[in-house]
Amino acid sequence: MSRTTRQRSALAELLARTPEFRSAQQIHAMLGEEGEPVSLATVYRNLNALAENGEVDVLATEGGESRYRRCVRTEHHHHLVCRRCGHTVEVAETSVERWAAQTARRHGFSEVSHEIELHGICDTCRSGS
Amino acid sequence: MSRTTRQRSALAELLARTPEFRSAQQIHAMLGEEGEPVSLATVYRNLNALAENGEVDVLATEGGESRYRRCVRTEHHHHLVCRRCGHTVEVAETSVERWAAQTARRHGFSEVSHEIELHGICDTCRSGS
DNA sequence: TTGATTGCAAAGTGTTTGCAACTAG
DNA sequence: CTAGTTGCAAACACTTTGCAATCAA
Repeated sequence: MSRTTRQRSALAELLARTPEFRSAQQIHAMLGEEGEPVSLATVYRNLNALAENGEVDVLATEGGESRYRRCVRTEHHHHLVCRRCGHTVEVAETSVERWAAQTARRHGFSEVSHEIELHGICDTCRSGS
Repeated sequence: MSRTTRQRSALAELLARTPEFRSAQQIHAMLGEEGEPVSLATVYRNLNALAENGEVDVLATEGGESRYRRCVRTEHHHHLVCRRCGHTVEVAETSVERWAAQTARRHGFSEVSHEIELHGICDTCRSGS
């Protein structure tokens, strides 16, 4: 019921080494550049399947676009992104996780997940320009 | 530079008495049913203007659809959203703000802003199904 | 062989935009 | 009067789907 195709392997391989969220379109482009062309429709079909299976996380963006990332079950972390150059630092914090869980419980919510993104201007950009 | 039109008043009035997030399409339909027809384009244009002005909150949903609601709190706050029904609670927390600022500084970032969204299943939905 | 999977192009979303007509101030 | 607004329809961006060709098992 589930076959191993070139397209699927290429997608899985790309996701495996991409820690950040990427849109389906970005993934489609990246695969093409790497000489592993996969049609956009197939990218969508497989990402949706993976998402349903809980193997990738999906994030809705303001632009009405979905972004996908392999599910990192082990260590949860967040991103600190430079507005200007895109430089990204991964930060892990347990106090926030605890706050999120508590807040949710206090309001009667269960199965809580949270997305946090910090944006700023990094050191280099501030001195540089 | 900003005029008071029938359409704008109708929209403002509707938002004023609607506490939950609604999509632009829903708002468009509601206005029509109330005998205050406003074109979809105008609904979008005005909602975007209000959002830019900080008078309504915008929320991106999984379906790639934006939902709007009049801004209740004036202070900075975050959202706790039910994945299933969209029921939303606004939460304010200072500890997180502090954490964000500290973390950013520690990594040499300045002018930091942060976006946080909590997602879960609300009480009603859990008991319901 | 044969049913799952793919690519293509067409169709579907939700949202934005160009433009002529309209209207509040 | 006249610049801000509106409605319409066309344009957009992202995503899904029908279908015939392809390919893993």
